[in-house]
Amino acid sequence: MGVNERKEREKTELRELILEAATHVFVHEGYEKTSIRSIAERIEYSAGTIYNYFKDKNEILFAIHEQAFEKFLAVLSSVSDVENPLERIRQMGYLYLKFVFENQELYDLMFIDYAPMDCIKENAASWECGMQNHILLRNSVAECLEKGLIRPMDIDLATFMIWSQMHGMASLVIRDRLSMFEKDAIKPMLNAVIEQMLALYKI
Amino acid sequence: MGVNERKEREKTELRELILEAATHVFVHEGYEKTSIRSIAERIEYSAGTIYNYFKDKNEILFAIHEQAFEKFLAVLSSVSDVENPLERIRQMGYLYLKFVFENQELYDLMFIDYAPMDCIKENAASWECGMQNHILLRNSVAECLEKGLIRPMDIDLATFMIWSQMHGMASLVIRDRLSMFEKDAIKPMLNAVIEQMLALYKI
DNA sequence: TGATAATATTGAACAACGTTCAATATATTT
DNA sequence: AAATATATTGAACGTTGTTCAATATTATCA
Repeated sequence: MGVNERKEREKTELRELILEAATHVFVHEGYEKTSIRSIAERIEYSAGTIYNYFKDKNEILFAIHEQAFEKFLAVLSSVSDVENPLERIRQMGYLYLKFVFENQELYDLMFIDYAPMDCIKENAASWECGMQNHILLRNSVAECLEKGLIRPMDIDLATFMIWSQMHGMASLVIRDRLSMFEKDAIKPMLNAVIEQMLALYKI
Repeated sequence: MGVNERKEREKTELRELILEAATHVFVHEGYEKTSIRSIAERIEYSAGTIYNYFKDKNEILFAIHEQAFEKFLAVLSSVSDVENPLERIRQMGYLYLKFVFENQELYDLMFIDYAPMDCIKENAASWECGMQNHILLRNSVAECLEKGLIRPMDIDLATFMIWSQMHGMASLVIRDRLSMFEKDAIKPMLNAVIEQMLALYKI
C-alpha cells in the first residue's frame, strides 16, 4: 500500500508550498518585515501549521537560502563552455550583475542578511554551491594566468578581488547607496567596471 | 533669567544620553534586536520618554547614522596632508579597513542596514559627509591621473571602482561571509588587495 | 510664599510579532 | 464501527514599537 508514500509526498508538497509562499513574501517585503501569519494566510493555513514543517522563521529563510544558492550556481556555471578564460570571467561578471538585478531580495538573503549563517557552517547545499562558484572563478583565473592572459599575481588574491568587487557593487545597488548617481547611469557604470577591471588585469 | 537656556541644555543632554545608550545597544545587539525598552532601561527612564526626544526607533538610528558618518569622515580626511596622491589613496584604504574592523556595527548601520535611508535624501549631515569622502577620493584619483601616476581612465569610474572594492570587502567581513578563509589570514588578505589594486592602477 | 500654568515623565494599553500547545478535525488501521 | 495515529487549528504567552491620559516636576506670577 503506497499510502505512506503518498503521505510523504503530501508532506513535502506542503513544505514546498510554504517555501514558495515564503519566498514570495520575503522577496517582496524583506525578511524582517515578513510575518509567519502572512505566509500562512497566503496558502490558507493557520500559522501554527508552518511550525509542523519548519522549526522557526530562520529555518524557512535557510531553506530559501539553499534554493537561491543552487539557482545562482546554475546561472553562473552556464559559462563553463566559454573557451577563453578571460571571456569566461567577463561573462560571469555580467551574469552576476544580471542575477543581482533580477533577484535583489534573494541576493540579499544570500549574502547580506545576518540570520541564516548560524546553520550554514554545519549544513551543506548553499555552502557547497558557494564554493563551486568560487572554484569556477578561481579556475578561470588560474587558466588566465597559465595562458599569460592577465598580469602575474596570486590566484587566490585575484579571485577574491574580483568577487569582492562584484559583491561590493551588488551591495551598494541593493541597499540603495548609489542615489548620488542618475538611475539610468548605474547599470552602464557597473558594466563599465567589469570592462575596466578586465582591462587592468589584462597583460 | 537663563532658565530657558538651561532647559534647552538639559533637553539636548538627555537626547545625547539616549543617543549614547542607543549606540551602545545597537552596536552590541544590532538594530533589529534592540528594543526601545532596553535603551530606556539603560538610562533609567521609561520607554515613553524616548518618544519625547525621537519620533520613532528609526529616527534614533538616523541620528547615530549621522554621527557615524561624521566620525568616518574625520578618520578618512586625516590623509589630506599626504603629499603623494597615490600614497594618499593607499592610506585611505588602510584607514577604511581600520574603521570597518573597529566599528563593525557602525559601518553596518551606515552602509548596509536598510532602515534610515528613508530620511537621508531630504536631510543632510551624513549625506554631506559621505559626499565629502567621495570627493576626497575623487580628487586624489584626479591628481594621480594628472601626474601620470596611474593608467588613464575615467575619473568617476576609477573612484567608484575603488570605493566598491573597499565596500565589498567590508561587507563580506561584517556579514561573516569569509569563513572559508582562516581567521588570521583575512586581514592580511584585505591589505594585500589594497596593494594589488594600486599595483594594477599604477602606470 | 502659595496658586497657577507649563512641561516632563510615567505606566497602562494597543495591535502585531514569533512561538507553543492543548484541543479538535481528519485520515488510517484494526 | 471503533480505535489509533496524524494534521490542523486557534487561543494563549511573552515581547515588540508606539500612543496617550494621568501624574509628577518645574517655572511663573500674584
